Amino acid sequence: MGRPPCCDKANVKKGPWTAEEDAKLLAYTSTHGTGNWTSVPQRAGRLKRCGKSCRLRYTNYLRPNLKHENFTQEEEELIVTLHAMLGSRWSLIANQLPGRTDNDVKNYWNTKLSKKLRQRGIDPITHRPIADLMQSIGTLAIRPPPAAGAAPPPCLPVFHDAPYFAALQQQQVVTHVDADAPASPDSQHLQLNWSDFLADDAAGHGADAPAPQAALGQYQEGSAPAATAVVGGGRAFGDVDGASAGVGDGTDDGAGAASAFIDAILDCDKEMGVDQLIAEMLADPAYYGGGGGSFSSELGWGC
DNA sequence: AAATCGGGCAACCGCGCGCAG
DNA sequence: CCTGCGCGCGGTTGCCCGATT
Repeated sequence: MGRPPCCDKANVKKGPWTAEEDAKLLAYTSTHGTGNWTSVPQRAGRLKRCGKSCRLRYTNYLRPNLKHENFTQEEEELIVTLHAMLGSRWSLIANQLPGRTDNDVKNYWNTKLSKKLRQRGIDPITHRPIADLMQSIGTLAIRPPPAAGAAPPPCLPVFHDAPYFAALQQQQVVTHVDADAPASPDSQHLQLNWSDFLADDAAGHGADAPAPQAALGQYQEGSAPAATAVVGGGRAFGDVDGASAGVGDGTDDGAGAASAFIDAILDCDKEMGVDQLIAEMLADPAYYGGGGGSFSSELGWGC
């Protein structure tokens, strides 16, 4: 029944790779390619490594055309922008950064960019000013308790609560941070409204931020199921609790908007490829600033 | 000069999905 | 149809090294 085990787990080496192991793996992949990783350890000179470990080592370190130098200012901006759009989908973000791996991007975000955002008073998970976030949570906290005999509150009352999404719609998502600006939530960051991702609002907001609605709205209209209770609905906000339950009963506009946003992204993956979509969005100067470096000059990123 | 601390990064872990057997 | 592996992915851990005391 099924396939045989991929490797003898009791006889595989763990820990840092040696130069000799790297050389064996590189020699093999350069002549045979990277298909069927389970057979690579044996074929590449009896490496005592699991095929999975070989794949990781190759994709994160040995693969040709990888960049090993520091991230550039443009790359930083792109990561922040894409994280605001996609959340922690590192592989998709890395696809937009030639020569960078998802592990590179993830590490850079966790060690540098998230801290930089926090220092500027911006929540790196929601990309919203922290002050606004606290205000929203505070507003929700003073809601009256449920009536006696009423159903117990949902397990995730804050980030998956319909009023929270409704409040969130009124808030703004910060996709860029000015490295030297004072840490003020009112600073002049480029911002997106969650309502920008509502299909119903697409026409009305076209002049403000045309690219995201134009790209995502078509999927909502054409294929995204309406207001489904998507597991990972919180992903749009960075998967806050990691236990992503549904976003409610699906009847709330705010929850539906968040779900539709995620659905739109997933449908993009399936129907046209997310790379193409992101490329279109980023190519629009009104959204990302194109290659003109407008954000760098206007916002003083990293200056 | 030695000890401690903290940041950065490579690698591992565990999960979900698709598919081979 | 069922089982379990291959693969890809995101989250987490642990080690190394430079900075600080």
